[in-house]
Amino acid sequence: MGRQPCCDKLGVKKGPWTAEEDKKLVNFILTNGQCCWRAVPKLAGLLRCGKSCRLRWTNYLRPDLKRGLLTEAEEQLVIDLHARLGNRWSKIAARLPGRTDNEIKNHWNTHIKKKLIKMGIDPVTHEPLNKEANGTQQDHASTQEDHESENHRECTDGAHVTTSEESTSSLPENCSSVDESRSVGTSNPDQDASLITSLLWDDDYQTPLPNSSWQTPVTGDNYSGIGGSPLHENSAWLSFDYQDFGVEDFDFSCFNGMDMDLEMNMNMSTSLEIGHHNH
DNA sequence: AACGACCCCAACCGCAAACGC
DNA sequence: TGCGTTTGCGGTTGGGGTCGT
Repeated sequence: MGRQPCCDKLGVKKGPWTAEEDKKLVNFILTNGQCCWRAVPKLAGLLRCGKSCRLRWTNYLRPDLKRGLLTEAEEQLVIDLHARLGNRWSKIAARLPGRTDNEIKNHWNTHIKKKLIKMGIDPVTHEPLNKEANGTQQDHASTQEDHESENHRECTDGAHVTTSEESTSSLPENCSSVDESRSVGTSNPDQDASLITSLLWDDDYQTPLPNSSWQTPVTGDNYSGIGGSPLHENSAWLSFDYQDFGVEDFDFSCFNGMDMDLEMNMNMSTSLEIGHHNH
């Protein structure tokens, strides 16, 4: 028998989300939490399929999302993880708090891939594109690609060793949390870097997934551990929704520790519609 | 100013795994 | 255990924006 479509094609809206749809979805999830996605559109009054709602929420509306380009350190982490995991974007994203698999996948395809090719590295295998060309290309990279090659030293086993600059000043949040939770940190930057790299592959250590925090009401502690204070930097847009909906429309009680952040955002009252600037 | 080429990213599609009965 | 349903994942696409001519 044929596969059932994820949603009835008739009467289901597709394409870019409107501000109104976003409001409905955010309002619904903040009030009810994430439940059966298939039922969400009906309950939230949306003419979308559940799949579309889930995607919109996880990739765009989740308040804990970071925005903007990946930092150098994040980019390098993605490269490292990709070398180990391949195109398992969700696994990679799980180790970059506040980033989505879609975002990382897009960034990989539009930026990192090209960068690696320019550096003479095969983005699929992470091996030199070819031995001969590699020598000249790497020279080329070192002069042409700013100082990227200096910041992206590769180990013989393919694992990356960050420079001391990276490891001290621009490590992704999950790395710093590793340092804190495991008391990792030496006076030797290279040692730090290799420790971090090894910890990344310690299955016992799992970066708390932003998404998991949203499955259930979160605590302030939870959020303090996710990329610093994501709401401050990246979710100011929620304030516009909040204002537009009216205070009574939202039930923020589930956020507990996030109240402060939200309050601050509300006070900003700048009607930021960052989420729709692109539309 | 107009046009085309290119870039970027949000969103869609289809498949497979996970889940529940 | 088998089957239907739901969810998650990765590849791909379409359209808006930007840049170069």
